[in-house]
Amino acid sequence: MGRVNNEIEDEVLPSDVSAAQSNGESYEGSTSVVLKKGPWTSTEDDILVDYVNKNGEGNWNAVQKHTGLLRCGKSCRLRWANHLRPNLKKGAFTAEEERFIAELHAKMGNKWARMAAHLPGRTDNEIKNYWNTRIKRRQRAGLPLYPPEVSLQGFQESQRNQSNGGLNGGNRMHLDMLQKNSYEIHGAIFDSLKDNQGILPYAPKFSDVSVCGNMLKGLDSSSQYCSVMPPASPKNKRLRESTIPFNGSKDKKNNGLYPFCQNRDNNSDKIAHSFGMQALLDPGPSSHNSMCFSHSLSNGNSSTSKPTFEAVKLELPSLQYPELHLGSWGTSPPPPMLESVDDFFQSHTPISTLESDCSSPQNSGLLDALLYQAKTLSSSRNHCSDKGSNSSTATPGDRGDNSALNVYETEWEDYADPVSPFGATSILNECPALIGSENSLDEQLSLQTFTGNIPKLEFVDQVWTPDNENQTLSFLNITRPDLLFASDWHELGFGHGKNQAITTDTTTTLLGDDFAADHKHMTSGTSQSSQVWGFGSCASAANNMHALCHLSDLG
DNA sequence: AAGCATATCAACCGCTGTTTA
DNA sequence: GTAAACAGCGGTTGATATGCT
Repeated sequence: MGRVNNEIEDEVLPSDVSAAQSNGESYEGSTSVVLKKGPWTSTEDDILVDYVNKNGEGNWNAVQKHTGLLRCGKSCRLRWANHLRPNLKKGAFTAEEERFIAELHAKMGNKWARMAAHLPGRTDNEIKNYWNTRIKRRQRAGLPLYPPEVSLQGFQESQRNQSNGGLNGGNRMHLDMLQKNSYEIHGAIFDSLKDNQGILPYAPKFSDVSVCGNMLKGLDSSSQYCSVMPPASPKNKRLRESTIPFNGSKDKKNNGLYPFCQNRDNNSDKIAHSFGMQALLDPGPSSHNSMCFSHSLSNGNSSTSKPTFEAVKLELPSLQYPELHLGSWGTSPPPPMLESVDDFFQSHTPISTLESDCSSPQNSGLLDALLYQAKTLSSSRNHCSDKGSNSSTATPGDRGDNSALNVYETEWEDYADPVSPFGATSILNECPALIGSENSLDEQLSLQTFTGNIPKLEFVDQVWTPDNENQTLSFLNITRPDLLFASDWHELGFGHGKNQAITTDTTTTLLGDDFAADHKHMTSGTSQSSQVWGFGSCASAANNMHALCHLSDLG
């Protein structure tokens, strides 16, 4: 945009490089030729176009030699491809193109060049810029990344592919994404959960939390594969002006992003952020002194301990916000913000007894989430009316003591499909009390939608039938259809009972040889890998969570 | 109107895979 | 078989435009 203005300076071969550099242009090159960098001038464009017309594309390094154009071959290629070649379509993407891009991205991931090949006249750079911008926007709004139809389509394809068995081309693409464009999962968690299935009947339920938030390695806000982008930090003006009692610190350093623990590090922030818990958990200054829901990071150990084998990359479903805006692709108002979890926890069962059980510095987010899930499972039954009295909170729980969990478990078994582990039973879904009550008009509308979903907090209590499939799907928020392409979450160890069988063959088929090798490694020595990965305490955390549920039930 | 934050776009950088000598 | 050159890709950066307070 702005650089086009530099076309005023139409010197292709500035006689005095140093003078040109003083004008903001830069040059680089070998000792013999100083190559120009920065915006292209129209004269340079003419030279390049002329050259390509005569000699065709390719051999870009020859451009400089034959024309004297002081541009490196890469720069020439880029300029030609992105701006000069004929049949380039300029201007904003049409709605159809946008939708197509979403579809393509769902299938391909960040394969911009491949995507561009499907969009005549569009360049990979254009698509990339568009997508990244869109990511930011939707992340800020906490909206799903993909339009629901794309998600559903992908989901259906996945189901189809799975029922057909093996990998067809479509699955190959998914696999490609899985391997290259996804969060990395610390594989050891599979062991931790699997090995505890006997004593941790609810492990699968938490797998959405576990997988989404905490076995993730190298997460950051730029991760684009979180199916629902977590709301961005309150740094955003629009969030700032929100009437939500965010108490957000204006300290940019902190950004008010410390969800659980006072002794947190960047990783926990990242985890929480990538987890979709950032806004959810943002406690604000007033709550920083509240109970520290930390079990792991307080030992000050570095969280950067590296695994001894390469992490497995998997496409991960994120923490799923309730789908507020299905069908409002790209135009939805931001979702309601949420009350501090610290506050929420504080108002409920103390959990300090859990802190000592998890010493791993790496799994903070995981355990936080696990514990949180446990808390909310219990709280949603026992305490929902406490905190949520000023919201349209429906109290889900006047059922029998174990009904929720039992049904949950039954649900898991009955609906042993790829969606359930990461679907509608999100943290938020189970915790209506977290919903703020003071919102702008738009937000209130969203909130109504949000709270309107609250009966679906009992999703786990619903019997899965074809009739309610569609309805439930709308809450599943399947925004990365590729995530869902198999029941491998079960097979990888998140299942239990009859579904827990793990076969290397299946793993290999679904995730490739690398993963299978890693998986073998993992399963060959659970305790070792757990220690190596710093997840040794996951099991105990999960057990604690289980126990916590019962404690809460009893209490 | 000023200041700030965000959006947009073009271009660069580093890496990887392929081709060629 | 190996190294260099080349081509391409994806991530990132930086400048400007735009919008909001």
